[in-house]
Amino acid sequence: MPHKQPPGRPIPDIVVGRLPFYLRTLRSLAAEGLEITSSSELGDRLGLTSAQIRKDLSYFGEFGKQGLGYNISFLIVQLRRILKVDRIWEVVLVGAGDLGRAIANYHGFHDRGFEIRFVFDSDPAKVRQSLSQYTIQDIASLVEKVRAAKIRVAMLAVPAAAAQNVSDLLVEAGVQAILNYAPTSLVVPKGVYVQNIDPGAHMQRMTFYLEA
Amino acid sequence: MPHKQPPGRPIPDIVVGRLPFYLRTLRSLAAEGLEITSSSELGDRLGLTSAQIRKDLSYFGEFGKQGLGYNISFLIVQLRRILKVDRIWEVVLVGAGDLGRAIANYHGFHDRGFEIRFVFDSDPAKVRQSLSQYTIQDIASLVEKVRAAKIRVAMLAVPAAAAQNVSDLLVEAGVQAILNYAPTSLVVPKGVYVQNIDPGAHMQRMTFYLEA
DNA sequence: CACCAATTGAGAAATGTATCACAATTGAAG
DNA sequence: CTTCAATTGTGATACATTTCTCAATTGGTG
Repeated sequence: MPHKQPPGRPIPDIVVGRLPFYLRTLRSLAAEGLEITSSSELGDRLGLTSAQIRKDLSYFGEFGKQGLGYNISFLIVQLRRILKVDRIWEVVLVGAGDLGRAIANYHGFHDRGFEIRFVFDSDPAKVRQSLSQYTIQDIASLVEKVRAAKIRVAMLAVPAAAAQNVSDLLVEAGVQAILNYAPTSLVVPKGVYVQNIDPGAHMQRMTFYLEA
Repeated sequence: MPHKQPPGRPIPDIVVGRLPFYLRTLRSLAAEGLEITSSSELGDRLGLTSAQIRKDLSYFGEFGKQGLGYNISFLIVQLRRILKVDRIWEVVLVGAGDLGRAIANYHGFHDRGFEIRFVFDSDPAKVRQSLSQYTIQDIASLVEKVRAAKIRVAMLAVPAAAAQNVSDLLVEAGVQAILNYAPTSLVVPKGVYVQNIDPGAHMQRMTFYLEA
């Protein structure tokens, strides 16, 4: 039973977006000591229907056993491979303000496939200071160092006004994926992926539903 | 020309989710000194089609002028009203670790309709310490204080293992909207809205598209 | 005042996504 | 060895969202 690995059908991006949550939930089930789960158990935990989970997984192969369900550790291996986090990606963090500090101190990324390699800031008062295990480096040296280290993934935690300029530097340095914490839209060339984190937008999305 | 304010059609949630980005972009246009914009200018800035922006706005009323476009400050007022951020919502923040500290020090929420009123933590070493302008309070007093202050919105910045317990407390205290920074799914009763922030999931969504 | 370029709002059509429903399979129980 | 309950994977269907298209409107120009 061959795994349809190089997907014939194009994978909807919305499906890709759910896979990290499947992986997260599976790891939590594994941590609880379970070995087997089912699409309905996953669905219950995630607030999705079992059919959706089965259909999503079916884009990538046949990972379950009829009558039995899914082997948790096997499915974890498959999802890590599919998401390409069966390795560690070196990441550059730009911005050493409060948010950058929280990111640098947060150790939850490693488990998910990411390791911060460099931290940059433009503030001369911060450059050469240490932050967690890192020494903050001058943003003037970003392009050179990031390119030399072949780093392809970045986290952007600078003020909105600086974000586009820094993004341009990252792209120039060869970065292909940017997690943008600044509340502004970035313009990047094709082939560069951006994901935006905007807590304020999430908040406003919720207040819409609250009665006055 | 009456504004269809109490929407006859139900509004798709995905449309609601885009409105905060429209508002954010409009404020940025206003800050640049512009007074008028068009659906295509907004679309260019946001990476969306002009048709989608017009259709989204049309769920709520007729805000533009044919041939001319949209009056920026008028549309800002309308969107703030629609999203119910034409006021300030008091927010409770739970968790005074690195992330909680970054949130408490971040002043960008106020402009978007939110003001932190209380900060809670369960760590006795942190309780009664100050954080930004706040005094960290014991989580044991959360239900009482949040209920008394009639706070309806929360930000949850505690470790994943504690998140569900804290969420239960928030719900008990009458909170109806929770921004969950913990990488775990929360179970809440109907009528309580949750938005999840999971940077690790965004990262994994991007690596899917990177070539090995 | 007639014409024109720009632009909206919205019905219709096209596309995308989620759910349904069920044959096929599995392992367990009798 | 047969039966059964559980569960997958997927084609068909239903539903949701986006895009297309264009009549209507606007303010500016000659």
